[in-house]
Amino acid sequence: MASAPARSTRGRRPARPSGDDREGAILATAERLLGERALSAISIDDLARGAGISRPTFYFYFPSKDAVLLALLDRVVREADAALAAVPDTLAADPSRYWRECIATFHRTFGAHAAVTLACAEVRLTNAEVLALWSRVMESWTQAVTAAIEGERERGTAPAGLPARDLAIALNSMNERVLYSSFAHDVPTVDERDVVDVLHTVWLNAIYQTTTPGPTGSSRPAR
Amino acid sequence: MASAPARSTRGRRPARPSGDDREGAILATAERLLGERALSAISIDDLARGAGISRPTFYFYFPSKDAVLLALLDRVVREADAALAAVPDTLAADPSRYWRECIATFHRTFGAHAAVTLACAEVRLTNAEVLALWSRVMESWTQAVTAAIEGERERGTAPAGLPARDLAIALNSMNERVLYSSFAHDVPTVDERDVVDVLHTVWLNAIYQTTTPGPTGSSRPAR
DNA sequence: CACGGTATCGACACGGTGTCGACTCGGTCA
DNA sequence: TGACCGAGTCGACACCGTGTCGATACCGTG
Repeated sequence: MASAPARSTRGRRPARPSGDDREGAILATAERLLGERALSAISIDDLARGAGISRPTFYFYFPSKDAVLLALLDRVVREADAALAAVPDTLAADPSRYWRECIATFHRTFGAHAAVTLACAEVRLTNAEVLALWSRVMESWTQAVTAAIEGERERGTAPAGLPARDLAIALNSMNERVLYSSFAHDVPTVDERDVVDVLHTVWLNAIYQTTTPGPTGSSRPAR
Repeated sequence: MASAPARSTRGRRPARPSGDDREGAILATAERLLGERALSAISIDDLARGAGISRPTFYFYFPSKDAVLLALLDRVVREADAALAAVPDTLAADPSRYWRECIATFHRTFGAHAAVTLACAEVRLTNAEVLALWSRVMESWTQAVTAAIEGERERGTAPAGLPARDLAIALNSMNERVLYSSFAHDVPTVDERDVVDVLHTVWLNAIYQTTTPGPTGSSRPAR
């Protein structure tokens, strides 16, 4: 269930040699069609034909439609984790900037795969594997944020208050829902151009009770 | 599409006399079964048999499975609106208490119908009518919160900052997602006993930059 | 060239949805 | 009272998407 193996267990049977491009074609077709309509409106036949194979052959590569989405989500999550790891750790020098970069990174990465993100939200509620993967991801980000908040409190930059973990969960949940609405163009929604600003400001107030925390106070205030 | 008519348009055909109890039986069966499994795992046949009728007869009362959920959601939303209207307006005298009561009211009302709430989240992503109803509801709450925040700012209790509407959307979205996770027992999640406290504290910090706003400062601080 | 695994698909069984036409049954009116 | 009517009911059907099975074609290798 861990994210490490990624190929051997998940999806197709043993397999190895050429059929790899077919697998890629299925994934590409899925991401393309998800840009046009919801996953529930995409049949396995659509995916198969899009990849130039018949429906039974589809099952040679993936056990179900959901498994395709799971593979897609796995890719996006890896990408997000990598992008997040590349954010420079300016938490001590300029905390406002640090949090902003993290939020902007999420926005950028998931926004670049909005169709997959939205489809996962749809499937998560009925598919245990997608739910498990998403839970794992949320848990790891929650732990990172929890540790960062506790660090800021020990450093004296952030005041004591809510248990750091509860705060981290609430803020991460807010981001998830607000970014989702933004991608889906739900109403009501925050304009996509402002969404990072808005989330950033709420995070700062929730963690520091000010929008200009830290030694420098150099961070840009809310809008 | 407004919530007013509620009966004449939505769901069944003209109908009037006795079949009302059948309609009620279908709704009751739906809410009962939703307590056991997801909507996608409930067939129209299940609903029909639960109500003591055959599948074709089901269609005499509701045009689809989703329409049943829509009716259920409509009831819950009315209940929430009524409960919210009954919250005493202590915004001027004790803002902390006011916000807490609003959040607690949501938690109580939707928690009492957690199964319906969760099912709606599932269907909202594929059903335009449920999405529209939910959007309408979120929009009305957003407007109420926006007005309240603007009032607090004019009164001088809350500092200027983010556009009030953006803030209202972010906070409402956070509540939606966090309460959902709590009802669904997702992980990570905030313990159901603490969830109102956590949300309340984030709201206060986001709106006032303090957990003890207002003239009295009498509100209970975070945990 | 035969063998074995990869890759492919036609055909089937299954389950859920939605519709149609026929039937019952209680009330109404000539 | 008996023809009528519309609400309510359901059996049977057509349709569609899923998942499986068995047969086959297509390699690369000994």
